[in-house]
Amino acid sequence: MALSSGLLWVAPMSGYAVREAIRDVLGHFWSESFGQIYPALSALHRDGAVERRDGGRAGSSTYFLTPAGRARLQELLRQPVASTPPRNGLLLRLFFGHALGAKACIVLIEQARADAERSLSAYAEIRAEPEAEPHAVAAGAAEAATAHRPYWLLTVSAGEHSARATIAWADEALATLTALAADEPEE
Amino acid sequence: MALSSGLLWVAPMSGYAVREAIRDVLGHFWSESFGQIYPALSALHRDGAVERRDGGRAGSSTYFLTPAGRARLQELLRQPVASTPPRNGLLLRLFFGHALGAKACIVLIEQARADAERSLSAYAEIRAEPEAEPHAVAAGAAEAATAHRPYWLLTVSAGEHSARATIAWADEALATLTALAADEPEE
DNA sequence: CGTGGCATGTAATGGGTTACATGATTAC
DNA sequence: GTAATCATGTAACCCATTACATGCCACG
Repeated sequence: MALSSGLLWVAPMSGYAVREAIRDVLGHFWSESFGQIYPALSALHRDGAVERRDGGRAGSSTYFLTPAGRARLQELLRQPVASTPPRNGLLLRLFFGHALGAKACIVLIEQARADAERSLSAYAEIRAEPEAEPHAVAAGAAEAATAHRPYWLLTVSAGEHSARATIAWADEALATLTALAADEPEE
Repeated sequence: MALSSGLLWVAPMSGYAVREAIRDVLGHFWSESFGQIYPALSALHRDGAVERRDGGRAGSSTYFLTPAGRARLQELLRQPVASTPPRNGLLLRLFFGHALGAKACIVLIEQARADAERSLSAYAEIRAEPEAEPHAVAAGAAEAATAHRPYWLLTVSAGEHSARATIAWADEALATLTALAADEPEE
């Protein structure tokens, strides 16, 4: 649950920066809201897993992972992966395609295809910028960031495979649906 | 939210059967628990969207979609698809692969690969059985079920593409990780 | 005659999102 | 100076899962 606070392993940063990193770095496979991040950071601080020092600005803090926090994170990572129950609104609508109408299904799939295409270009951008993470990479933490990068690229690759699969499926499904749409009575 | 009750469109059935259908038919892209199904059915009944008649056994009922219910379902289907925020525990662990250790990552990916392989055989089984849904297909509803089948197969195809993508990614990732594991100090 | 599957619900609990509330700093 | 961004937190609320509670019926 507090797993995403492990971003502090990569580099010490503020809670706000954690939120940005979750959005920009983990965004394609993870998400977390303000309402979780700050309480989690507080709890971690209470338990001595993170240290809190004044940041550059007034009222801002930078959080550091303590050795205890590092150990705790490793323990959490070893925990079995909790598989989230599937809930795919697109496929559910498609399942009821006979009630929805083939034309509407085609629109939905075209949207999904376009989304996947957009994801692919986002991944391409990530691969293009070699190291230049503008924010959140402090001086001393550079080696930690480079050590993490190959693992990060593994998750990017997962996204790419998934997006390409979506595109291939969409093309196939669109072909099937145009045939179904021809059989279907006009509304 | 009450969308999965649209299964009554395919065939009238009991709440218990709805739960089984969600697990067996929609299982690869949707899930819903008891605590949702029964209250949803009650609400639908209150609003006149479903009719409730005595089932075969004592204490059991069979739910039928009324014309109003059918209209309501179509309206719900036309609603924009709510994209669930991503939360992939496997990729999160992989992202922290440097902290977890390459060996542990390999184990995780091998598990994911095996899961995808299992999904593929489940999909193959679905394609093999032509129409023979043993439960939940009453006499009169047979034509409704056949009309739905091509759309159902679209969702199966999505699952197949996704599973194959997982397998391809896993093989690639495992190759990368064995190289990383060689560089990594023994624990 | 008892175990397992069919059948229907309710209540507690929890995880997470949204909205609210506030203030400093920077860039235009 | 004023708007956008950085920054931190809290509180209400919602959706959903889990566990609980109950009972009938068929099969061995």
